Amino acid sequence: LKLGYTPNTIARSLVLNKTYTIGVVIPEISHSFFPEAIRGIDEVAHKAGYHLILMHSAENNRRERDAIQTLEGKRVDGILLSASTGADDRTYYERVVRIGVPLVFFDRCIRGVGATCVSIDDEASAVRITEHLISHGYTRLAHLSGPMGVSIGIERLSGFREAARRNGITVPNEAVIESGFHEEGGYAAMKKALSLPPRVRPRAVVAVNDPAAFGAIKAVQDAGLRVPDDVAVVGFSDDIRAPLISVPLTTVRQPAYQLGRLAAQKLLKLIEGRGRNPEEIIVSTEIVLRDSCGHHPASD
Amino acid sequence: LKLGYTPNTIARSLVLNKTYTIGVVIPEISHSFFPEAIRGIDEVAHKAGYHLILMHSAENNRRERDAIQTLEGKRVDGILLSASTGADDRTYYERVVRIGVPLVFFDRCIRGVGATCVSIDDEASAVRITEHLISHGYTRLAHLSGPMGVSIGIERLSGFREAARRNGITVPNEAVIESGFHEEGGYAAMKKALSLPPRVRPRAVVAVNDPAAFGAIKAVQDAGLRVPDDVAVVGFSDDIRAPLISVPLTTVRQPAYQLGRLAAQKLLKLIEGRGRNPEEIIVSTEIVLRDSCGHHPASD
DNA sequence: TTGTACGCGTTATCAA
DNA sequence: TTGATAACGCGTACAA
Repeated sequence: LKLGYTPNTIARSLVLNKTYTIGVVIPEISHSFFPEAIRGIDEVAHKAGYHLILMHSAENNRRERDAIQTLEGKRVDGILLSASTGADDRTYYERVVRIGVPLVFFDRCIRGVGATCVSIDDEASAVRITEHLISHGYTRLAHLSGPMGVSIGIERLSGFREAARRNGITVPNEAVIESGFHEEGGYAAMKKALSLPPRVRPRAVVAVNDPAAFGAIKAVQDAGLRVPDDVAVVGFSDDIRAPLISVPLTTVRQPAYQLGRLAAQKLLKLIEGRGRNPEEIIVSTEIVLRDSCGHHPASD
Repeated sequence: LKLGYTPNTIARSLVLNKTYTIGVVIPEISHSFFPEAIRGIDEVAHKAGYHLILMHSAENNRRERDAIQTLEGKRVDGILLSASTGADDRTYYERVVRIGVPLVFFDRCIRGVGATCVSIDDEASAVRITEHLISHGYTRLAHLSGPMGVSIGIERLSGFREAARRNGITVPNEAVIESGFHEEGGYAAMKKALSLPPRVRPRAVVAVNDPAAFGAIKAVQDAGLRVPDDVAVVGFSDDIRAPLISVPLTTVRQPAYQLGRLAAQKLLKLIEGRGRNPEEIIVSTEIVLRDSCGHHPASD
């Protein structure tokens, strides 16, 4: 079969009812987390002879639904999905698992639809980084939160609250501000936080992710204040830019590549029939201490 | 057709001989250029009803060849490809165009195989940024080059040489050092440059891309020298990190998103039969002046 | 071993 | 208009 002729995989797929293709749906492509995750996914998929079809939902619910539809039509062997914001309607996720197409969420999960979820322990990580702030004497805390329709939005907020509760700190409602996942949202949310009355104006802020934290830092600086002296800021992801910005960012390192690998491995297991049941796969994180939280690693 | 049943696209593709799928082959996924380019590609592909299958060649020639083979087998309607390093064997590119599968290169092109190429004007851009250095009085120049098997490697070197020639500057052979496209390579190459005898030791360095420039800056600093006071460094890409590193990097901005859009638009034209002939599509660049070249934008 | 007919799920064609 | 049927290119099962 060396001759100038390439066998038609799609005819093959039709008869075998197998495409050796997995669909990957992501809400974002430029945030460095996702390229890294894709690299991990591709790594294990490629070794197992599978290929990736990439769908970019662009944080758009409708596009996400269409993407799933398209992937079903293309008869992918399985789907890897990181949920876009505002996923109010879960029926189409449920339909995917009902139809029997293996589905695993990564990073941004939808619970209760019977699919596996591969993520960090968002709540526990949020507790840890918040307690780190508290242990450094901060008591006026705020959270720049993600959308409440997405697992990481809910769970990071919940961890933040839990840490406060455990340490007897009350968090006023105005101190939880939805910022979304981007720099602009972080900037706007921080501005709002800074305009709070002095009694509740935060001295330390936990942002839902690094881009939001970048925006928050900028807002602090634009207000003529300093990070961390006036306001401490921490994030989530360990974005590629986190160590490089004017005030290097303390953050929770999220092992994107590893997350991608694990998600793909679990999906392949499902596809190949071993391990039928959904799981919760948690990968551990570490806090990366830099300057933005008022703790100087060098002084340790 | 609202009922619980998804039409089988692949059977459809088989009879129509059309998949509404385009293959995207990239050598790298983490370098911020490619995610941005993919975003541009997806933007126009999505609007036209096409989907992306993503192949990561990981700078590996064999994987790139396999990727093309796979895409042919999957009967994609067209291929978008950015060549991996060391593409010594062009026969498989030629076969793609001979078979009649629309092929367009983006960023890293292979010339002379009859395919369209969408890229920046690498040579002219290299001339401009090199002349910028020269106009600031630098005469001992070096180039950290990309691999010579890849268009951007060849052309950026060629532009560097041309700028020197035009200005009556001789570039010794030892001052052109292959660094490859990564930070580590840039670091090693710069170390080599610094160990050159004083007469030829460079005062200004043009790196083939930003990651290589990052490595070079680190090497300069690790040698106890300063950028730009002792050695000026410039890059190519305007990587997301370029403005953030310790010495903000002067670089050639490469409009990745726009490049992706144009490549996808041309490919769709080829697929849909309008515009049969290969083209050279050049998108213009601009030099982004920052601190690493000894020119302080604020002082303009 | 080598070969031939059928089926996979769709669209297209042609007859009714 | 509607409905039956061939064809897309490959696996497979069965026959020779």
